Amino acid sequence: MKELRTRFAPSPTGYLHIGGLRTALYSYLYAKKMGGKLILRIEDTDQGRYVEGAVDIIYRTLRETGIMYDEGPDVGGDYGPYIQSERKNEYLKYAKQLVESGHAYYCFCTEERLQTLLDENGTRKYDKHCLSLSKEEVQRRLDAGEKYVIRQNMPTEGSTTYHDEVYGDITVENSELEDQVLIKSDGMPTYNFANVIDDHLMAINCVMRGIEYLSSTPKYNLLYDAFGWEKPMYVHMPPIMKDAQHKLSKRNGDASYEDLVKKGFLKDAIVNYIALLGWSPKDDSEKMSFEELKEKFSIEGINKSPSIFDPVKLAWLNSLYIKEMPEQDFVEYARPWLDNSPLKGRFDYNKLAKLIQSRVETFGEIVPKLSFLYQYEKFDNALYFNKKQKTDAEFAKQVLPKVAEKFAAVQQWDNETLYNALLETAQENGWKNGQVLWPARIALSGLEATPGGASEIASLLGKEETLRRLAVATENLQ
RNA sequence: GGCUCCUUGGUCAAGCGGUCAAGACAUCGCCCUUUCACGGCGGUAACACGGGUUCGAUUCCCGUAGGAGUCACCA
Repeated sequence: MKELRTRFAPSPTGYLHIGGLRTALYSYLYAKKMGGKLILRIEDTDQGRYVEGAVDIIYRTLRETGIMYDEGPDVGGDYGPYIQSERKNEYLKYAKQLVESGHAYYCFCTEERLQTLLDENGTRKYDKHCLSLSKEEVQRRLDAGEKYVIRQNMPTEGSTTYHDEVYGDITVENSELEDQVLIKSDGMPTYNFANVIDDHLMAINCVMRGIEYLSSTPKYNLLYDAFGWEKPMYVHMPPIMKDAQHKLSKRNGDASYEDLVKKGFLKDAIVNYIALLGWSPKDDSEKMSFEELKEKFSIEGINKSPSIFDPVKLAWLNSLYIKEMPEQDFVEYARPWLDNSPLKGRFDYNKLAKLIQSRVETFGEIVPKLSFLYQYEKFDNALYFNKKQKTDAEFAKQVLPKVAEKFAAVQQWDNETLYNALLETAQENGWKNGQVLWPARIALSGLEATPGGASEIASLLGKEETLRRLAVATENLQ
């Protein structure tokens, strides 16, 4: 059995979108599963679309997510160069070889003439107009320096069938295939052509890519046949959708990998979630480490139908990863968000972490959830009402001064002491615990729901601020 | 529009001729509890439709409908 060689071949258009990342992930997982190699190749044959820095984003994202390719522009390998624009001199000679064998031909048709071929749907199929040009005629026009492209000469009859590992046998009538351009008038190969040449030259025997190539694969195979090359196995993957009708795409403002990271999603959670979109393991696991993914991945588990990206489930998975982080890691990871807020320098991050770690699904939620610590605004006294705890504003009027009194006497300002102080307050006055705890928490936060209870909030706020808030709250009750 | 592909709860997704049609997210309820969250327990909720084939179809075949992809000197 030959070593499996698969590749990830993105074009540097500015970012790595979620779909692309998943393709890379599956390619990597499958390659590793099979003991094979993953090759990274940059497809930049369209200089018009080249975006500065895009290649670095690709390298960085792949590295960050653990998708370590074995060969590529920045890691080297025996089949380089791995950037298509650096291979541009290769392609023309292969195209000429095809012209020689009759599988391709020169075409001098102008844009205007091509326009006349358009049908009522705005689509067209090239009419092989230049195929009939004599060899001499072609040479004459070439010598005259006329602009030309080289087109693939498709068979007009019969059909082409190939096997896809996830979709099964796909058959296309050859008459449906257009004589696609192989070499553009600027001398550069089209993606379609470069792709085949490079895959062969790099000994790629497994092609994994998005479903958008499913119906054009016969064209590639015809090229392999024309050269007499061995065809790779194909694995096409369903798209990741934003909703039932729209694909997830950066152009529509949908989140890219980097955006998700900025919102406070952990890379492990993102990778884990993306792996689950369009694939599922035999044993139904959901939360899986990268190692487990490598172990469990299989082509059979790939789904045929599109799947919708669900940020809610991603958030849930993310929360699982957050909860299992050691507290110190959580603090370090959260630091940038904390440092960027009014919380900076005013609170002990470790204490905040204790409060918030289990209550947050993404790091982006931390600051908003804690904003009450630096923001205390007048609130509706109706909040004091709680049926179960049997409290309301009237009742709070009695409770708050007692709490303030008790707190004022507290020497050791920590959660435990404060909590006991609250319980004592209840006891001494013949109240139920909840009748003290609820109003105290409301008075200190002004919020119906908070991370942590009254004593925890008080301990964070500090004695001065706690007493101040209690006073203000009491005042507002009059 | 032609061609190719897809169609199980709101979402992800098992299933590959005989199941009371898994599981997860979300949602709802209960328990735990100093609110919230976590955690535990439980509920609601699906085979797009119509024909076949078969003793028996979610599973196979054919239509219909809906959706996606593709039809570039873009990748």
